[in-house]
Amino acid sequence: MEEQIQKILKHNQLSVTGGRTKILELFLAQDDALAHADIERKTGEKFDRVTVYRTLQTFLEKGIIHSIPTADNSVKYALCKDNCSEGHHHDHHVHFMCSVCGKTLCIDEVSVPVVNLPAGYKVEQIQMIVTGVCKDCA
Amino acid sequence: MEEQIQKILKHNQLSVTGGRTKILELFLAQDDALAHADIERKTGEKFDRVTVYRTLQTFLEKGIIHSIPTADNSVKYALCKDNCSEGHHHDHHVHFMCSVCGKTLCIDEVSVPVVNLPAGYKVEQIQMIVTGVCKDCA
DNA sequence: ACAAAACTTGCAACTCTGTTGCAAGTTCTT
DNA sequence: AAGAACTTGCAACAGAGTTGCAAGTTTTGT
Ligand SMILES: [Mn+2]
Ligand SMILES: [Mn+2]
Ligand SMILES: [Zn+2]
Ligand SMILES: [Zn+2]
Repeated sequence: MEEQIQKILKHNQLSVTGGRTKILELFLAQDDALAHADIERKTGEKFDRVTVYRTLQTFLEKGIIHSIPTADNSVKYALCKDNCSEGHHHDHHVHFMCSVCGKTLCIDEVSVPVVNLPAGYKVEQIQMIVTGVCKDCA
Repeated sequence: MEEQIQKILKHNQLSVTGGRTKILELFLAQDDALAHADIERKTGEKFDRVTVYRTLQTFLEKGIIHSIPTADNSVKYALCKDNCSEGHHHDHHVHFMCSVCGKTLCIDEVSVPVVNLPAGYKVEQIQMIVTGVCKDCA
C-alpha cells in the first residue's frame, strides 16, 4: 500500500509528503466517498484544515479523485478508478446516496445513460445522482 | 401577475407579505434558476438576508420551488411547474447548466431516464444534471 | 552526501454562507 | 377594531472555504 501510494503521487509529479500519503491512504482504504470533514476527523486533526483543502484541490486537479455533487449540496470526494488525468475525468458512473447510512457510493458497474435534449443544446457532461437505500441497509 | 402570486400564496396557507410577493414575482419572471445571491441582488437589498433564507425555505417546504443540485455544489432554486406540495415534489425533469452563460435551466420536456442498479439497491429519487452549451449560447 | 531550488505546510486573518433567539412589526381572523 | 398568529430585522454566532506569508520539507543536481 505504502508503495502503491508513492507510485500514484510520483506518477502525478507530486512530492511525497506526510499529508498526501495519509489522505491518499484514507481514500484507498474507504469504500464510500469522503467529505472534507471526514478526512479531518480520520486524520485525528493531524493536519491543518488548509492543508486538507489544498491536498484535495491538488488531487482533483491531477485526476486522482473526483468530486461528487450530492442532492443535499455537500461536497464529497472519491478515488478515480478510471485512469483520469489533469482536468480530464472520464468516470461516467452513477452515484448513489443512501438515506439510511448516509454513505455516498460510486456505482462503477452502471454508466450514466445517454439523454436526448431538445435541439440546440450541446451536452458536455452528464451526472446522475440516485438516492435510496443501499444494499447493506436494505 | 399580482393576482396570480396572491393565489399561490393563499393556496399554500401562507400570509401575503411584501417579501414573499417580491421573491415569487422574481421566480415567475425568470426563465432560469436563481441562487440565493441572485435574489438578494435583484431585490436591491430590500430584504434582510435572513428573510430571503426563510422565504426560500418556506417555498421549498410548500413545494412552490425546488432546489437544484449543481455540478459545482452551489444551490439554485426554480419554480415547480408540476403541482408539487408539502414535501412531495414530483418534477422529474433533467437540469442543464450552461458553461458559457452560467444559466441553470429546468428541461421540462425531458424526464430523467430509469436506471437499473445492481440487486439490493432501492431507488427513491434520481437527479440528472447535464452540463454543456445552451441553445442561446450555441 | 550536501546545498540550492522548488515545493508544501501551518498560521493568522479574513470572507462568505447559513442558522438561531428574540423583540418589534405585520397580517389574518373574528 | 382588537387579539391571536405569524413574519421580519437585528445581532450574534458557527462553519466552510480562501489567501499571503514565513518556516519547514522534499527534490534535484553535483
Ligand atoms: Mn464516483
Ligand atoms: Mn427543475
Ligand atoms: Zn446505507
Ligand atoms: Zn448559455
